[in-house]
Amino acid sequence: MARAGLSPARVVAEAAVVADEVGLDGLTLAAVAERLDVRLPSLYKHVGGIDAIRRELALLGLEELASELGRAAMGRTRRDALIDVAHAYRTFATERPGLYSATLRAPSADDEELTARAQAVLDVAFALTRSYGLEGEDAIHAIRILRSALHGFVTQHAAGAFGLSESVDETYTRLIDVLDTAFTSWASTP
Amino acid sequence: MARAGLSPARVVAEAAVVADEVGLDGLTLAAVAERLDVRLPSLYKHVGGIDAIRRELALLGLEELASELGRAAMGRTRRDALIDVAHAYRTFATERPGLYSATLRAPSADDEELTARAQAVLDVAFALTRSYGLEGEDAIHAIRILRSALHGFVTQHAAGAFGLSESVDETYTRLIDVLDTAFTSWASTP
DNA sequence: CGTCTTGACTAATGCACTTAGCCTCACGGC
DNA sequence: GCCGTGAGGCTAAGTGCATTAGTCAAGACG
Repeated sequence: MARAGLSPARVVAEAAVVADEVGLDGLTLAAVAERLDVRLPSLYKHVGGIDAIRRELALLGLEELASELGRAAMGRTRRDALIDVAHAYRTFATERPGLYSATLRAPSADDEELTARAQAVLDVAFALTRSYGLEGEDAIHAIRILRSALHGFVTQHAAGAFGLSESVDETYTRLIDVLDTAFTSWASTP
Repeated sequence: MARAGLSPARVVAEAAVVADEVGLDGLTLAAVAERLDVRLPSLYKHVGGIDAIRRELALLGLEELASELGRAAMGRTRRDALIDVAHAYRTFATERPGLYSATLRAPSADDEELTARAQAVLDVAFALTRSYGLEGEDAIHAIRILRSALHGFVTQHAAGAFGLSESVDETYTRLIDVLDTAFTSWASTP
C-alpha cells in the first residue's frame, strides 16, 4: 500500500485538468482518482467531496483570472487597457474552460474567501473604468455591461453558437470597440 | 394499475416545470416521475431518457423563445424593436430559467430539427438588424454582439453576480442604449 | 526500537439512470 | 359482446458515482 503522495493542492489541480477537458459538469471524483492512480475514497483524505472541489476550483479560477486580468491592465489606460483585459479574459475562458465555469457559481454571501477573490477580479474592472474617468454609479453600470458582454461572448462561442464562420475575432474586436465608444461617451457627458 | 394518462408532451412539460424550479442541472427523472405520480421507469414508455428530455426541452425552449421574440419585434423597427426584443429576452430567461438553460446547449450540427428552431430565433435577430439597415457581415457581427450582451446579462444576473444593488433595470437600459448607438452608427458609416 | 498518526485501502450504503420482463386494462376486430 | 393484442403501467435488477465506516501498513518521531 504505497503512499501516492497526494495533497489537497494536487487533487484540486488534477480536478482542474479534468474539468478543462470534459467540462465542469462532467467532472467526477472517479476520473480524478483514476488520473492520480488511487482509489476514489482516498481523495476524501484531502478534500471534502465533489462540492468542496468545485468551490476550490472557483477559488483557483478567480485567483488566476484576477492575476491574468491584472497583468493585462498593468500600465495601460482606457482603450489600450480594455483591449488587453478583454483578450486576457477571452484567453483564460478559452484555455481553462473548466476553471472558468467554476468561477461563475454565485459566491454564497457567507463565503468570505470566495467573495474576496471575486472582489480581486472586480478591482481590475474598477481600475479600468476609472481610467475612463467613470466613477460611482457609472462605473458600476460600466462594469456590469463589460462583464456581461465578455462573458456572453465567450460562452456563446464555446457553445458553438457562432457557427463555423471564420470572423469571430472580428466580432470580438467590434464588441470591444462598442464598449470603448460607450465608456468614452459616458465619461464626456456626465 | 390505473393508467396515468401520460404522453411525451406531458412528460416534457412537467420536466420543464421541474427544470425551471431547480435548474436544468437539478432536473432528475425521479422528480418528474414523482410529480406525475408514476414510478420512474414508466417514463421510458414516453421519452428516451434524461438526455432525450433535455433535447426536447431545448426544442421547446427555442420554440417559445422565437415566438416571444417574434411577437416583441412585430410592427417595430430599430430602437423600439430592440427595446422590446431585449425585454422579451430577459423576461423569458427570468421566468423560464430551466427552459432558457436548455436552449443554450450547442445544437449538434447533425440535429436538423434543433438547428431549424435555433434558426427561427436568429430570424428575429436578422429582422431587427435589417431594420437598422445592417446587412451582410455587419448584420452577423451585430447579432453576435446582441446575443452575447443579452445572454451575458441575464446569466450574470441569474448567477447573482450583480450583488444586491437595486439598479439592475438601469444597467439593462444602458446596455440596450449602447447597442442601439452602435448599430445606428454602423448603419450610417459603412 | 516502539508507538502513533497519516494516508492508503476494502466494504457497504444511497441515489440516479437504465434495461428487462411482467401484468393488466382498454380497445378493435370478429 | 367476446377475446386477442398491444400500450402503458409495474417490479426487479444492474451500472456508475458519491459518500461513510472501518481496517491496515508506512513512515515519522520520541
